[in-house]
Amino acid sequence: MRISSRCEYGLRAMVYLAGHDAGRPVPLSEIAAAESIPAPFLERILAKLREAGLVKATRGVSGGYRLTQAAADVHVGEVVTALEGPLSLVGCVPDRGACKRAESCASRIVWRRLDNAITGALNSITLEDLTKEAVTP
Amino acid sequence: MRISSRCEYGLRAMVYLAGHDAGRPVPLSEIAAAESIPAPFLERILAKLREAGLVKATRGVSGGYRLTQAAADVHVGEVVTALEGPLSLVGCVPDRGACKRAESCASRIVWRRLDNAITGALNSITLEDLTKEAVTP
DNA sequence: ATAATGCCGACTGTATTGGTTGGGATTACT
DNA sequence: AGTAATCCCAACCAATACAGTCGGCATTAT
Repeated sequence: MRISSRCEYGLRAMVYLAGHDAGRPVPLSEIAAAESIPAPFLERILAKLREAGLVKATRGVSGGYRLTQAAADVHVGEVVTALEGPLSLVGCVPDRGACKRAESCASRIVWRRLDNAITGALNSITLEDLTKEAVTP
Repeated sequence: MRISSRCEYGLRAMVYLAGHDAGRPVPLSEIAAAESIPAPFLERILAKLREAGLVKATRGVSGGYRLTQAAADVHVGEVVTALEGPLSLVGCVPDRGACKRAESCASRIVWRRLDNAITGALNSITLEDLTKEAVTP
C-alpha cells in the first residue's frame, strides 16, 4: 500500500507542465532535469499520461509536452488513476461480484469508506491549486 | 496501490474474532473455514497480528486466538498498519528528510491530504462497529 | 542534412505477493 | 503415558510488479 515512484514522478511532471506553460511545448529533458527524474523512465510515464489524454506531445525539434486541458480542469485523481490504475484499493468495492461474500462482508464497509476518502481527497485538488500552493494541508 | 489479500484476510479474521468471543479461544482452523482463507496463510497473518499485540494465542488442545482488547477499542487502522506497514503512502510525508525537495514540493500537499484522509477513514471505525454493521457507508 | 525531439519494444535486477511444506513445541484429555 | 489438537517457525516457491535501462526508429525546425 504505497504510491509508486512512477506516480510521484508523474504528478511532479504534471505540476511542472502546469506551471511552465508559456505557449511552447516543454521538452522531456527539461522536466527530467528540473525534477530530477531519470529521463528514460519519465518518458514511459509521459507515454501513459498521453494515452490517458492528459498531455499531448509534439515531435521534432523544439517539440515537447503540454497539458491538453487548463490546469484548473485537471484533478489530481485523474493523474493518479492514469498512472496507478483505479483508485479502489479492494476489488469488491467497484465490482460487487468480485467476492461471493460481498453482501454479508462487514469489512467491505471499511473499504468503501476508504475508497470515498481517497477519491474525495484526490479529486478535491487540481493542478492549478498545486501551482498556486494555495491548498490548506 | 492496492490493499493486499493479507490485509483483507487479516481484517476479516479480526472481525470474526470480535464477533465470536464467547470466553473461549477460537482455533485458526475455524476462522479459516468460516472465512475461506487458506489456513497456512492465515497462520502467518495471525502471527503478525500477534506480534503487533492485537491478538493472543493459547496453544494446545482447545487453544486458539482471542483479541487482546475489547472490540470497541481496536481501530481498523491498527489492524491495517500491523499488516500493511505504515499508512503513509509516500515516504516524504512522515519523514520530511526523505526527499531533498520536500520543502518546495507542491505534490507533497497532495500526499499529506491523502494521508489524512486515509488515516481518518480507517481510525474512525472500530471492530465493534463492524460486528454491529452500524456504520454508514 | 542535421540535430533535437518524441515513440516504442525488449531487457534486467530486485522486491513483494500469495502462498505451501515440513517439522517442531504445548497442552487437554484419556 | 499416549494421543490428538492446536500454535510456532523457518524455509521454500512461482508469479507479478517495480524501477529503471538500452537501442533504434519516426518526425520536424532550421
